[in-house]
Order: sequence, then structure tokens, then C-alpha cells
Amino acid sequence: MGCKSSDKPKVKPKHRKGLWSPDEDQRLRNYVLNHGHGCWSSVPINAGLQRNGKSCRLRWINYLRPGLKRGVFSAQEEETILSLHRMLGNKWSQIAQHLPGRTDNEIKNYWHSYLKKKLLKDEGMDQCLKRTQSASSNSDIREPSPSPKRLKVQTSSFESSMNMEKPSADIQYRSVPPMFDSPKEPNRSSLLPKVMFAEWFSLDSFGSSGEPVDSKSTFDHNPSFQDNFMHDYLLDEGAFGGEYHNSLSDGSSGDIFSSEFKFESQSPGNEFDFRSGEDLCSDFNLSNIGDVMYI
DNA sequence: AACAAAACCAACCGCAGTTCC
DNA sequence: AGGAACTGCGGTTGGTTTTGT
Repeated sequence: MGCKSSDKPKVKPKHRKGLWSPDEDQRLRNYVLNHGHGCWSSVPINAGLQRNGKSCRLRWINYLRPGLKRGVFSAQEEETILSLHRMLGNKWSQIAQHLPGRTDNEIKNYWHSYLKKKLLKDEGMDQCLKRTQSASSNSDIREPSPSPKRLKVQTSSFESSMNMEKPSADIQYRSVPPMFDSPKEPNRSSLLPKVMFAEWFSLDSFGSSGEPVDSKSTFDHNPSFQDNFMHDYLLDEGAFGGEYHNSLSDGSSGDIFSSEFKFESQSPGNEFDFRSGEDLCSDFNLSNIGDVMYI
């Protein structure tokens, strides 16, 4: 894990803090895409950045990493977070592993800024309901009247992820097409992670470096490929077995939470090594736990 | 239109675990 | 064995944006 001392910077440069400029983003992105991060403490030196390694790492993970799905959370993602948080607590990194394209920081922020309040509100409503012994089976009661802002957010995840992102200098490598994201169709595929490996790979392939990659022609927004991929994947029932709860209960959750999307260190040949093959998706079936619908 | 309050979110900080020397 | 360095995680902060009055 540690860095070899030979890799360590000899002189401690003065580190910049605060928001990242587009130029810094570009430098970091180019460097990591071309060389891999290796030892984070040496990244800013080699990339010509006046940041510390920790800051670079954070920026990469939370912002520049290929495959990140920026934009608003869909109702399904929200449900996933709520369900997982119920089981795991504030294990944001573990929760994030089940929301491909989302970072722990993003989920954490979303939780603190919205979900926590919503949950409290929901509980308040439930208690109120119990107290009054209301016989009403009004299903609307589960969803507290959302703020106008929230309504805007929830209109359509497709629309949201396509249009509602903040304008940004580096927006071109943030958004991901919502291939499988259709909250209005609660079919089987909607339970799947929204950014499949192939999609992520494709994204990475056309990273800002602009260098052509062979795999692009295979993966790049090819609907039939996506369909086939999904079809094959869905056929593999093992991928969605019911072992999730068992694993949790026997304390081995750490294993099943191994991230298929974790950006591992590069292979010796300065090429990225995507360890995504078999464990593309963990054994996780939301339908088992998502017994509370908020829509 | 102007101001205050609330919400949002990027980034920092500190701690714990791991690895290297 | 033990200290130093590194990574990863979760909590928190502070600046910016949005909403309400």
C-alpha cells in the first residue's frame, strides 16, 4: 500500500487548497489516464500540480474518475441508499459500491442534505399515523409533500441526468448516458446498476486524452451490445442470487461488497487493469429489501 | 430588488488500517 | 519490532446557489 521511498518527493512543495481549476483537472486527468496514479503522493509532482496527493486522490475519485454519474439521484437510487443505510449505517463507501457511478462523498452529501430529513419526516408521519390510529390506507402518506425543488429533481431521472447538471468547464467527462435508468418502468432491468462495466470502459476509452482505443468500436453506445450484455447478464441468475442477506448476517459483508468499479492501480505496463470480470455486480437483489416504495 | 435563511456540494481534516523500511 | 508513509473512510466545514420574505 505504501509508497516506496524512492518514489517520495524530496522537497515538500507548497500545496494549493480550495476548488480545482479546469486546468488542474485536466492535468490530473491526463496524468492518471496516461500513467495511472501509482503513488498518490508523487502524482502532483509528476503532473505538475501544486496539490498534495491526498487532494489529487480525492479529486480523481469524486470527480474525474471515468464512469461517474453526475446529476440527480433517481428514485430507485434513493431507495437503494435508504435500504442500505438501514442495514449498514454510515458505511458510505459500501453503499456507494451498490450505486455504480456514484461516489461515497456524493451519497453522503445527498444523505445529509436530503434523505436524512426525509427519513425523519417519514418517521414523524408514521408516528402521527399510529397515534391517530387512522384507518386510512392512503398510500400517498408515505411521501411527504416534496419541496418544489425536490419535485423538480424527481421529474425524470433521464431528463435530469441529461439536462439538469450544473454547467461546468469539465462537464464533458461527467455525464453518463442513462442507459438503464428508467424509474417509470420498474422492471427487472431497473434493479440493475445503472452504469455497467462496458459502459464505463467505453467512457474511459474516450477519455479527454482523445486517444483512439480499439475497444471503443465494440462498446461505444452500441445498443445491441448493451442489450446482449444485459441479456447475458440477466441469464446469470447467480449474479442476483439471494445470498445478500446471508452474507450480511454472517458478517462477511465486506467480501460481497467488493467493488466492481473500484479503480485499481495500473498494471505494470502502465495500462489500467480493470478487475471487473466476474464480479461485475455483487450478489445483491434490491427486490428483497426494497419493501418500501417512496413513489 | 434586496436581504436572510436554507440547501447544496466540493473539499478539507483527522483517524484507522496497512505496508514498507 | 517499531516508526514513517500511504491509502481509504467518515465527519465536518465553508463557499456558492437557491429559495423565501
